[in-house]
Parts: sequence; structure tokens; C-alpha cells
Amino acid sequence: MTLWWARRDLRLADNPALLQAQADGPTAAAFAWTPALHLWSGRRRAHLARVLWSLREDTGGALAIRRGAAADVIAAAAREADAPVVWAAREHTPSGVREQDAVQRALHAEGRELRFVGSPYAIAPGRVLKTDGTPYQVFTPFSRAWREHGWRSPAGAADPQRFRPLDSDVDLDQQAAHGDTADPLESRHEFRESQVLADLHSFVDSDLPRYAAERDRPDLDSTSHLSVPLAYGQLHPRTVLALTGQVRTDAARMFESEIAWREFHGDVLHHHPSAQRESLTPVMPEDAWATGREADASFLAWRRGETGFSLVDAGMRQLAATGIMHNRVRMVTASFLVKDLHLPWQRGADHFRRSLLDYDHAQNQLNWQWVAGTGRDAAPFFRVFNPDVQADRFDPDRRYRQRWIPELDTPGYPMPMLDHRVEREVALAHLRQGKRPSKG
DNA sequence: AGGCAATTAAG
DNA sequence: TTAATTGCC
Repeated sequence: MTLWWARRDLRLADNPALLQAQADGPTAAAFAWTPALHLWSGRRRAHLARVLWSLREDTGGALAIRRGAAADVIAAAAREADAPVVWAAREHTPSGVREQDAVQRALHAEGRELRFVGSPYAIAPGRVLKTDGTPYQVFTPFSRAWREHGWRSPAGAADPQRFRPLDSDVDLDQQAAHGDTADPLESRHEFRESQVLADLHSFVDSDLPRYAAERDRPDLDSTSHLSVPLAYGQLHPRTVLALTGQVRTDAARMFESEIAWREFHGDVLHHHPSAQRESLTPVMPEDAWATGREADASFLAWRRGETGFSLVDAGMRQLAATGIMHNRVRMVTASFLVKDLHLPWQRGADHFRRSLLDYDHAQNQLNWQWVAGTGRDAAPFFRVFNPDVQADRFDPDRRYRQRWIPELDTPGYPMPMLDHRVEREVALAHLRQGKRPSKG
């Protein structure tokens, strides 16, 4: 018997690690419900529980979901299954690398082996390099080389009949019930793999033209909705690219370029693990960030969606109510936190990590760095969003804002908590200070 | 994947 | 008078 360690690849289709396990014979499967999940919102944990519930059903009830650190859970599962070899997809985030190193050590201590095949990317982070062997620093040349490198065709589907059951100690029904209340978008977040694949086909077959024209409009339902299944590995980007690659339109190329951003960020974090916490390119003096009680009050107003800037508030309330926020609005709310409230980007990133159903560590941390202007592609002066201009441009009929802020047009809605023109100047002054190396 | 003010072109 | 264009932060 072999063991498949299910990680961020919760699917039967196009899963090389699972296929390799099954090629060795009957396969047990285990997922570690780790202590880190306590940092998640109840809604985010509930979604994971639904995904796992669905996958367990697809394995004929065989998948084990167990509490504990991955090293303990996987070592115990391998012992019970009497599996000399454990198969898994490789992670490239700092915590994922730490985790798989610990699992490898734990298995090795008992004479077992952890073998890797695949990753959550079309091309594994670290594989796309310049001709001189160094990594790309800028998105556009990376994406060109990424395309030229190409990717494998999707692997086939695993056999649902070839699993051998192991016991679970996590009550998925109980976990899935958490965070259920008043979620108006709940039906959008499909959690069955079969439905995810059906949604993917319908998006590529019929919705790409609309996506190209309307993807920046939070008032229209025109995005792919694929970020959630991609985040849990219910869908592999290679599966997506195999379908879009058959469509010869600019819209298809545009959508692929969004996938390329995801791959780029995975690559950057692989080469710069410290970027998960530290600015890659510091652009302003460290002591210029807001701190103390006033900063805490600003942060609270931002989190609750009570800044008095309607697009910012609508986005933060959509996030609080559903665990999702439209991409354009993520940029606007993030810019507001960094450039208007002068809070460190890490604070906003932590809130997104807790809340977002589609949370992806590399995507989140590096997109925040992009907004803060501290990323590889540093251009801080170009990234001060005007929340009212953005609102007029991308929510022209106020429908998105009215949907998420019931009291928007009443006296109960707060006045703007600050003057954007003033705070913009403050942010630009900080950036000017940062240009010269200050001696503290 | 911006914004804004100054400047120029168009009506 | 107003709409596109440009230069700069």
C-alpha cells in the first residue's frame, strides 16, 4: 500500500502525485488539519471542510482528515497503511517547505520515504530562468519566457475505486456548518470538484469575451470565480491552460496572463522567501508607518468598512460577509490602507489571510507588495489610487456599493474619515524621503 | 494594474 | 469651452 499526502491539491483529476501513488498499488489518503487553521476565519475553515467533505466522498469515504502537525499525521497514517512510500506535491512557500521537510524527516526516521511530483503551478517555481541562469525580476519578460517554456498536458484522472480507507478525527459536518450565516454569495463558492470542472468549461466556452471587457467591474458578475478552487487545488492551472490554449482570442490570452501573474508570484516567493514578511524594496523610512492607538483605530475602521469612502467600505463589507472581494476593489482597499492610512502592508495582508476564501500566500503577499510599491517591480509613485475616481470609473451606477452598504445614501453613513488629497501628499512625501538613504 | 495639473487640439 | 495629450510625482 502507498499513501497520498493531500495538501493544496484536493482533486482526483490531473493530479500527478495521486496518480503516482495509485501506480504503486492500493492507496490510502490523508490530510492534516493543522493548528495553523486556527488563524483562519470560521467561514474560510468551513469552506475547506466542504472541499474535504466532497473529496472524501469522491474517494469512497477513504480520505482521512486528522488533527495535528503534518509530520505527526502523515507519519501515523503511513504507519497504519504500512506504506513504505508517501507521494505528495511539492510546496514552495516558506511554511510549505518547512512542513514537507518535517514530514520527510519523520518518515525517514521510520525507514519510509517521501517522494514529490508536481506543484500547484503550471511550471514549478524556480524553473523559469534567464539565459544567464538567474531569475526574472520583472513580470513582462517572465511571462514571455514562461509561455515559451510551455507546460505539460493535464494528467489523467485517478481511479476512485483504488483507495483504502483510514479513519478521520475531524468532524467535517461540524466544521462546515461554521460561518454559514447570512452568506448571500454562498452558492457561488462551489465545493465539488465535478462542478468546478463544469464551471471551468462553461467559463472558457462562453464567458471569456465578457471577462475581457468587464473584468474590472465589481458591479457586474464577469470574473472567472476560479480563484477559490485554484487556492485549494481543486483545479490545477495546467487544466485551465489546456482549455484556454484552444481558444484563439485576445480575451483568452488576457486571461492566461492573469494565471501568469499567479505563477510569477509563486516564483518570486520561491527565490525570496523573506518577501512573505519583509518589503523586497524598502521605499520609505520604517518609522514613517503609522503606529499606536490612532493607527489601531484607523485599522479598525478599514476592517469594518467604516472609512466613509464608499468603494473601500463596500469591498471590506463584501469580504466580511462572504470571504470574497472583487479584484479591482482589493487594489483600492489595499491602496487606501497603505497610502491613505499609512499602515504597513503586512497588517492588511494578515487580515486578508484570515478572511479570504481564495487565500494564496504568494499571491497575497506579493500583490500587497505591488500595491505598496515595495515589490520587485517597484514603482511606488504610480500606485496611489483615488478611491472616488476608482468608484466612478468601475462602479458607475453605484450598484456594487449599494449592494454592500445598505445605509449608503442615508445620514447614517459616515463622513470620509480623511482628506484623500492631503494623505496622498503625505504618502508621496514619505516616498520622497525613502529615495535618499536616511541615516535614521 | 494611477492621478493630477499643465498643455494642446478641437469645436 | 471642453476634450485629448503630456510630463511629472
